[in-house]
Amino acid sequence: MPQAKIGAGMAAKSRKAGRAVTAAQVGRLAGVSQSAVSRAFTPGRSIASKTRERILKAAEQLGYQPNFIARSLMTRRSNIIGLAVGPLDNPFYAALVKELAHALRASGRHLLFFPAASQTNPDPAIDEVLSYQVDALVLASTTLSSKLAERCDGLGIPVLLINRLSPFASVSTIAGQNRLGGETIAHFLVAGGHRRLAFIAGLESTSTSRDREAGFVSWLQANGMALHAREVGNYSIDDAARATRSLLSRGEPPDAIFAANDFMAISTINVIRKEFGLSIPDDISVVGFDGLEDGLSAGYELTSFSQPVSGFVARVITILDSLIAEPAGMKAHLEVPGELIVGATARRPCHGIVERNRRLVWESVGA
Amino acid sequence: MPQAKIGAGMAAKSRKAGRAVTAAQVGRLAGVSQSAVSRAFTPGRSIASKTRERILKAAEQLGYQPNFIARSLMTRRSNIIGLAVGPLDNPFYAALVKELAHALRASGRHLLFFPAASQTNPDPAIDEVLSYQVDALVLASTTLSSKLAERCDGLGIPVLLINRLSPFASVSTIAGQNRLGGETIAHFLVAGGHRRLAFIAGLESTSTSRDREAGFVSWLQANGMALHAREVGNYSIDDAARATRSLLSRGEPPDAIFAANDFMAISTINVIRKEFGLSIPDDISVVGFDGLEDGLSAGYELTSFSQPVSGFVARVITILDSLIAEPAGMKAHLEVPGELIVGATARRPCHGIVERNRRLVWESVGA
DNA sequence: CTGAAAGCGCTTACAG
DNA sequence: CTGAAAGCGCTTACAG
Repeated sequence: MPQAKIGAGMAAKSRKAGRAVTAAQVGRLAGVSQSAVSRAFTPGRSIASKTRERILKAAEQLGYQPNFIARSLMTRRSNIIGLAVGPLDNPFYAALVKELAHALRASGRHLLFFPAASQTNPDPAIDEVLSYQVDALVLASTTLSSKLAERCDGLGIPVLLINRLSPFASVSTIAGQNRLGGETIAHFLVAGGHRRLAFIAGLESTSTSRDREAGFVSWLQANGMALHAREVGNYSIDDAARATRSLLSRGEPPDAIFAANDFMAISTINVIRKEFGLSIPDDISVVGFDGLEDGLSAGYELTSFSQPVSGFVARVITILDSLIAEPAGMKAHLEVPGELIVGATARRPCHGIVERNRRLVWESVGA
Repeated sequence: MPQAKIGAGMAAKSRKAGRAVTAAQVGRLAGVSQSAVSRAFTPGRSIASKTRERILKAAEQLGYQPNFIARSLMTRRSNIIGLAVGPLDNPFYAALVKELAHALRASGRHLLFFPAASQTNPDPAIDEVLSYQVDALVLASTTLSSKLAERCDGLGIPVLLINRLSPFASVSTIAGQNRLGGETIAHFLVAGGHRRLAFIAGLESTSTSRDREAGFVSWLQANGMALHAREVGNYSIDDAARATRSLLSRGEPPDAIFAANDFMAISTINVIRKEFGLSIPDDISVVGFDGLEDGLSAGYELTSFSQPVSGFVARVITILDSLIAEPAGMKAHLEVPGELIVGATARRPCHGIVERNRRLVWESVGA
């Protein structure tokens, strides 16, 4: 029987403020060693169930909670995932962060935020990332410097790029169907009777914008058409607005605009309606990319090629589980399938529109 | 002179993958003790500048980065701030997270994300929060259970509530001018000629919604008027849409709606325009609360009482600095001043509109 | 099944 | 200014 019954009740109150209860204290109260306490809190360790019960009771009494920080020093596993995400004002990334944090709970992991190092450099600061012993680093909409890639690789920290390609072999990637999406949108618009198709690019340096454009343009070319006009919106509200003004001020304005993401598409729509007084989709069609389901953008009923956030999250978890288990394992390059969500901002083709999961989607038939 | 010149160049490559360089290794290379290395990386510690230079060079060579996790075990300071934020789809909170993360960089602190414990319980899980040794806990749009409040207080972990009041004395709070905002909006709408004022509440359990409503209603009463109608939108897009439909389907619909935040106001506007075909502000006015400056909501040009995110962030930093320095210090209850931003969604009064910081704001004169 | 001891990578009095 | 030693709160072989 434990001889340390003395002061059990008052222990919780009498302990110094600012100092958490330790495993040793719990052990003393339960009459066991610190090791036993550790075992009681580690699933799958051999411990007599009676002992464990006693320990758990003592822990409960003292308000003990294992110190993860101390634990990680021995286990070399912090259960912390570093996350660098730039444009949190873009609902796609906001949703990604939220859902990812939820999904990670199942495996007891948490997200540590690394903001951009500076205005000009969207990457997180290297030293900061390395100083916290993150189990993995997820970069969403951020480029990866060779230095950071190399050092993470050297330390066995898995790096996961979302919506970015990487020249580094040591990095896993997850992306939507950027090229296919671009192609599908071109096909959809032409099938809907449009002939003067324009593109508003995102950041020129990003593979997302480049791939979406490549798909869009190559489909047109393969079908004997050419891109009617092109502007750059830098994935920004203001730049997209400027790009739109420029497109509509041309001698021959486009009859359809593909904006490289929903965030810009909404800005484009606002300008078209308010500054030019045109009607969508009667006068001009607008298609975006992301397929945001709810939130503020829902009111726009955008026609858009989707990148389901849940698909990204599921793949992040998959990769994390496998890479953390086997850091030297194969790097994965996964694709998240999307589809063309038929909203109210683009004229529709006569054929190919079906309902799926309560949304209208377009099934292109043949090239 | 250091005798450990051997293998300096290859050290970075030959070290085991998955194992970071330690202070001891750096010390060996620089020919000093581990303590000296520690001092070299701690600003303000006494160390000969030559020694420090040598150490820094060795560290650079090996790619050494102090392990913050290990450090925190001794310093009892993790430089990690726990953050629980519910509705990241609400741009106000998304902006808050982003700007807060940036502001914390200056003091070398980082945000660790704690998602809601479950669908029904918006609070973060207590054990998770306590297991990471966070220096402080910021709760944005999340209630605080008495258990969590009590334990954080016992452990000397400062708790900071954003946009929530708390019955617990041990907690600091930061909030916008909810009551004043409600009053100002009522005054503004009446001055603009409206007579049938309706309110769409947020979550009934929140002090933000209650205070905004209290201000709104009390101003009306003080001026011999009464609230025309009231619905609940629960700070949700869908519920706000339902609330709007209900308001507009009344025998005598309102001529102005105050939605308890911008997020709902936008949903309200969408329903009014699209489902009822009414014109804003000619047929009906809509006012929100938050004063979101950019992002997706910018296109709506909402009339709204502002809660500047920068004001919240600055106060979080202030409180954190003082509380972390002196955990037992006074709890603060700060208010972030806002103003009525005059947008395009509500008919304007003839008087009192001035330009400030490139935005039109309304200066109410007298009650 | 259980405990004593060593160790994770750091910081911090304490001597020198 | 510098180093040896103890310690932060845990986990993990190693004996028993």
